[in-house]
Amino acid sequence: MSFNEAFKAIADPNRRKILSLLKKGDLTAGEIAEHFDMQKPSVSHHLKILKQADLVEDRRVGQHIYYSLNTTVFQDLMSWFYDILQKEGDKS
Amino acid sequence: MSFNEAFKAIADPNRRKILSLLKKGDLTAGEIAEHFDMQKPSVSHHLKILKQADLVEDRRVGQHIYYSLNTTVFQDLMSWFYDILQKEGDKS
DNA sequence: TAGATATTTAGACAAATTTCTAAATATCGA
DNA sequence: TCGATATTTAGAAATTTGTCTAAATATCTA
Repeated sequence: MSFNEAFKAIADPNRRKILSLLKKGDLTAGEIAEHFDMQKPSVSHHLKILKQADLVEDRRVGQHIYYSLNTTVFQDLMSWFYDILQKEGDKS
Repeated sequence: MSFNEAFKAIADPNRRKILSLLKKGDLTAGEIAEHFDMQKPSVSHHLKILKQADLVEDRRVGQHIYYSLNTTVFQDLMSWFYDILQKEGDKS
């Protein structure tokens, strides 16, 4: 069910930026927010959407909540691209 | 400029379906519309968005307008995924 | 040129999205 | 337990998106 959700999640440039930041290592919500001009609740909202799409995971450590990439769904998205690019496929 | 536009374009399931249909061969706007429950102007709207994102090209042949995949931008999108998946990258 | 077919454009409208501020929740440290 | 810090939740407002109907444009054929 999160295939479509994931495509929608990565459609937003702020969320793609979050994913790029996490590529380099896990970050807390606050650290992520420092990279944006938005208010923290807005960043939190984007994190929620990424989480619902299974693109990131979160874990609490004391007062902080750490976010990290969950790469498994990326594989599925990549597969869709592969399928489009290789002619003579048969996925509907 | 069409990198973000392309990500937005593929966020819609109807548009992804159009791209999948075109994978098998070029189709006219009317043939594409036959695969959907939407009215033709709505399909035309989706085609316009795909065209603006450089994901498809169109050419008129008599009364018909044929649509075909333009795979060059797909490569760019794929690159973004690759970049996320391989750790230790340095794209911001 | 007139009528038929194929497609797009224009404009309206409802639903979804993005952002904000204010308030709530969770944890830490004294 | 209280106050400070970190983060999310709630709810409102503005913008964007997806769809529709009606009308316009382009091409073909008789």
